[in-house]
Amino acid sequence: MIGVRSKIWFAIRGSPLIGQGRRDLLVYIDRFGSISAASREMGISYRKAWSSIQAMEECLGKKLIVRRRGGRDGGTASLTDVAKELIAKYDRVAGGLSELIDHRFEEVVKEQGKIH
Amino acid sequence: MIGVRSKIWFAIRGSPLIGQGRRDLLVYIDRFGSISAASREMGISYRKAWSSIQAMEECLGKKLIVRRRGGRDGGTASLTDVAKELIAKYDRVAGGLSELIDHRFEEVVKEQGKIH
DNA sequence: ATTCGATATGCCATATTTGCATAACGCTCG
DNA sequence: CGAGCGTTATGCAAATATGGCATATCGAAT
Repeated sequence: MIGVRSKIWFAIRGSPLIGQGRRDLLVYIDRFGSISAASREMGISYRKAWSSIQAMEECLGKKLIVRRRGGRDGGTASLTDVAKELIAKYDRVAGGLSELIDHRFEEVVKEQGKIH
Repeated sequence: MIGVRSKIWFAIRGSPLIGQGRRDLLVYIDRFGSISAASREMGISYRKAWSSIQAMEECLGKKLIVRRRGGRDGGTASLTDVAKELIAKYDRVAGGLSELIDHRFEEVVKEQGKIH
């Protein structure tokens, strides 16, 4: 019934730079080649995806996405090297933490007590 | 410049039960003997403290605080055994995680790259 | 009965998030 | 060279979450 959840994110001067959701968005953009395809696949609105990218780039002060408007497909988007580095570093810090926390939680919650 | 932050909390059916802030609130209530004294010491409004307690008790379906209105001091508040158990379990799951994450972050961020 | 400081709660202002609608863009193809 | 297409880009309003102010309520001590 009771469970544990966690979040981990990078921040600059207190403002959030990237967490799991934004990290996933970048990966989806890399995979599907456009912001709109990525948002469709993730089940979020294009508006939300675009706002997230805007916030990340403004926070970091560097371009994360190369945008191209026009063309037969209407446009495309791809990741800069900075974005790829950011994903890699986030993954190395956050990787496996959720499993570690779940494991700790199971150890604690299986004990006797009034909470189950 | 860039830093890492994290949160960990218990949840029931998706709704948050307790995180660091609410855990601290319970500890302060235990220490100072009233909700209002606890909120003063924490620098939050009584309204916010009360709402947090309300949300926790409704989420868990058990009383966490014993409230007493009236008396020379106007009233008092103390923790139930359930609340004490909840604090202890939260601390054992969350304890030291922030340091672990900080350590991982330092390892990753000291490397070469475009992000500093 | 009065007093006191705490608990309890309604109400509203503000901030944040979310979704809708639409403009702007530019490559491609006829 | 103009029309068409699907994307990027953005204003705006609705919905939701957050937080503070004001005030009612309570009950033991005196």
